[in-house]
Amino acid sequence: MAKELPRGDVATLILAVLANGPAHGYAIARSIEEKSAQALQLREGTLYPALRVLEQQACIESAWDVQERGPARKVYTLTEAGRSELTQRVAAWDVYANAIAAVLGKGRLSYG
Amino acid sequence: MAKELPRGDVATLILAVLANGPAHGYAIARSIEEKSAQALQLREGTLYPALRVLEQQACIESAWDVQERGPARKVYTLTEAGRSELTQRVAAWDVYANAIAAVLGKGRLSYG
DNA sequence: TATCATACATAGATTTGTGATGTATGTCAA
DNA sequence: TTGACATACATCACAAATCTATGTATGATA
Repeated sequence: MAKELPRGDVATLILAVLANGPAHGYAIARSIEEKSAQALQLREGTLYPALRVLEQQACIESAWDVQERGPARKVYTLTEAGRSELTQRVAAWDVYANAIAAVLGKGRLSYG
Repeated sequence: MAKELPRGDVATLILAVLANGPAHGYAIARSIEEKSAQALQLREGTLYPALRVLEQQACIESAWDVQERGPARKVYTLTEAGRSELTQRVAAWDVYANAIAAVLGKGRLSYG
């Protein structure tokens, strides 16, 4: 029974991308846009604060990747805590999406 | 291509309930909770302002139902504009839900 | 040399839902 | 008869999350 209607899907998306391996911020944003066929756009003003919060929560860790050419990148890696957080968030999303679908009169969702 | 990550699903849910026929505010909230198996809860602080906005947008119309016993109810009816707004919102939700599912690595959603 | 992509970061504004509070009536149990 | 709970409306202060705009800086391409 959700006390609050879910917001904060951005963190879930970031964690999901990092589940496939470490990535730097800009690449995470590009990956989300690509995988969603441009349906979702992650702006800088959303991305970087969200990464900071996730790192404070120890869901992700960062390390600078200084390249010989081009700007330095901050590479994020999913922690064990982040992996279990992702599991919970995906489950919560499923509940939410099914609940919306039920009210919209679409019956249950199934993944196929 | 969404410029903004969707918020405001509450209005979609309200319109969806009213698509089944007129209802007063309190009944709308109960209906959403029931249909979602208590996964979604619509608080007064969310419900009544949302109804006011939808009425200002001419998506719904209201009329007082004064009963012989019990408090008066404001009964809302979906307008034609509201019906087409609902269609658009449901389509937007589908796009959004599929996009999230794609990033979460679940492939496409299908209703069954 | 201008524009665009890469790459990080922050501040202020806006949107939207919550929690708390208020008014009222009707029912049911202790 | 009194307290709790459901019905039924409404509003305000607050918090959370995202957006827009702005800033720095490098490299590639036209």
